[in-house]
Amino acid sequence: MIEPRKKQLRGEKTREKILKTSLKLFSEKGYDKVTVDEIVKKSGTSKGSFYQHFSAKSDIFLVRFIEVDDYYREVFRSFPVDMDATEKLFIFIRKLMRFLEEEMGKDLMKVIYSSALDSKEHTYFLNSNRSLFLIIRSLIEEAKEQNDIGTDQSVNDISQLITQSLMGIIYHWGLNNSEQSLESLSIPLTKTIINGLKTKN
Amino acid sequence: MIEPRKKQLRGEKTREKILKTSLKLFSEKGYDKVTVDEIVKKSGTSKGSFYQHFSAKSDIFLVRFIEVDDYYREVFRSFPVDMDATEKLFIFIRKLMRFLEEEMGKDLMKVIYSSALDSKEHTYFLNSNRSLFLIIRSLIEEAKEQNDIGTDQSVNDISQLITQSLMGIIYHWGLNNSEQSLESLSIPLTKTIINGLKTKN
DNA sequence: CATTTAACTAGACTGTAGTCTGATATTAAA
DNA sequence: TTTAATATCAGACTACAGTCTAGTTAAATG
Repeated sequence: MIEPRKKQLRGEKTREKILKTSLKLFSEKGYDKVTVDEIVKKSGTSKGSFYQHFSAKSDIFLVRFIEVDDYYREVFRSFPVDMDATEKLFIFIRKLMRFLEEEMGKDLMKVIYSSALDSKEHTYFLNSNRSLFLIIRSLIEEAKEQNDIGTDQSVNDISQLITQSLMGIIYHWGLNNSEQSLESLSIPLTKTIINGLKTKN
Repeated sequence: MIEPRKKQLRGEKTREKILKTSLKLFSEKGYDKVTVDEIVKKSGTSKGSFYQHFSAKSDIFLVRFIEVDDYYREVFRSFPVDMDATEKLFIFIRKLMRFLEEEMGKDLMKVIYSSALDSKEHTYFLNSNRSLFLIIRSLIEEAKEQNDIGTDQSVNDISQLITQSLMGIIYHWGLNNSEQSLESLSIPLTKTIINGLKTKN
C-alpha cells in the first residue's frame, strides 16, 4: 500500500516552485540576466534546495528538453505507413525544427548548446541526441529497404551525418542574428543531403 | 618619421607575456583548470593588464584562431588551376578539419564554440566564419560555371548549407568523446553533400 | 516508543571571471 | 616648459555560480 510520502511531496513542491519561477524569470529577463539568488528569493526557497533539485542553473532548461523527446516519438508515430522513408525524414526534420524554434526558443537552445560543451553532465541533451539518432537510424534503414538510398554508406554513417547536420543548422541559427526561421534555414541542407543519398557516389 | 613608441612597445610586451603564459598553462592543465589569477601571477603582470589586452579569458584562444584564416587562404591558393571545383571543395574541407584538430585541438575548439554562443563579442570567430563563407562561395561559383552543380539552389544557399555542415561536424566532434578524428568524421557528410549538389533535385 | 537514517532546507562561504579606481609613465598640445 | 590627454598597469572589489555544513523533519527499524 502506498503511503502519502509527505517529505517527498514537499520536495516535489519546492522543485516545482523553483522550476516555475525560473522559467518565468528567464522568459521575462533572459537567461543570463537572472541570478540563482533571485530565483531562490522570488520562489521563497534557498540555494540548498535549488542545488538539491538541479545540478546547475542551465539544468532548468534541460528539464524542458524532455518534451523534445516526446515530440520526436509523436511525429514518428503520426506518419502514414505508405509514405516514402526519405519523405518522412524530410518532414520529420522540418517539424522538429519548427518545434525547437517555437516551443523551445533560441535563448534556450543557445544555453543548451553552449553548456553541453562545458560539462559532461548534460544527460538529457545527450539522451535526446541518442533517441534522435535512433529515430533517424530507423528511417534510414527503412529507406534502404525501399531502395530509396543508392549510396553504399553504412546506416550508422548516414545517421551520424544527419545528426551532425541538424546540430550544425541549429548551432548556426543560434549564432546568427538573422530573423530567418530555423525551419527555412534547414531546408536547403536537408534537401541536398537527401538528394545526395539517393544516387550512387 | 616613425618614433619608437615606448609606451606602446611596453604594452605589446606584456600582451605577449600574457599570451605566451596562458597558452603554456592551458596546454599543461587544460583551459578551465587555469585561472586568470594564475596567469597574471605566473606572467608577472596583473588583472588590469590582462583585461587591458584581452576582453575575456576565452579571447586568448580567439587570437590563435587568426591562424585559421591564414590557413584558409594558403590552402585556397595552393590548388592547381585545372582542378574540379567540387574536388577542391572536398579537399579544402578535409585539410581544414585536419588543421583544426591538429593545430587547434579539441579543447580550444570547444571553448570557442561554446563562448561564441554566450557573447556577442567574438569578432575573430565570426570574421573567420565570414572568410570561410567567402571561400566556399567562390568555390561554389566556380563549380556552377563548370556545370559541376546541377541543383538550382542559389550560390548563397549552397554556401550557407556547407557552412552549417562544417559547424555541425565540429560541434558534434566536440561533444562526443569518441577517439575518431575530425577529418574522418567529416568525410561521409561532405561526400553526400557534394553528391547531392551534382544532380538535380 | 526510541533511535537511527536520510531527504530536504537554510544560508554562510568559496572560487573565479570580470570591473573599477586610481597611480604612473609617455606623448601631444599650448 | 607646463599642462593636458592617454595608454598602461596594479590590485582591491563586485557579482554570481556552485559548495559545504549544520539543522529540521519525515520515514524506517528494532
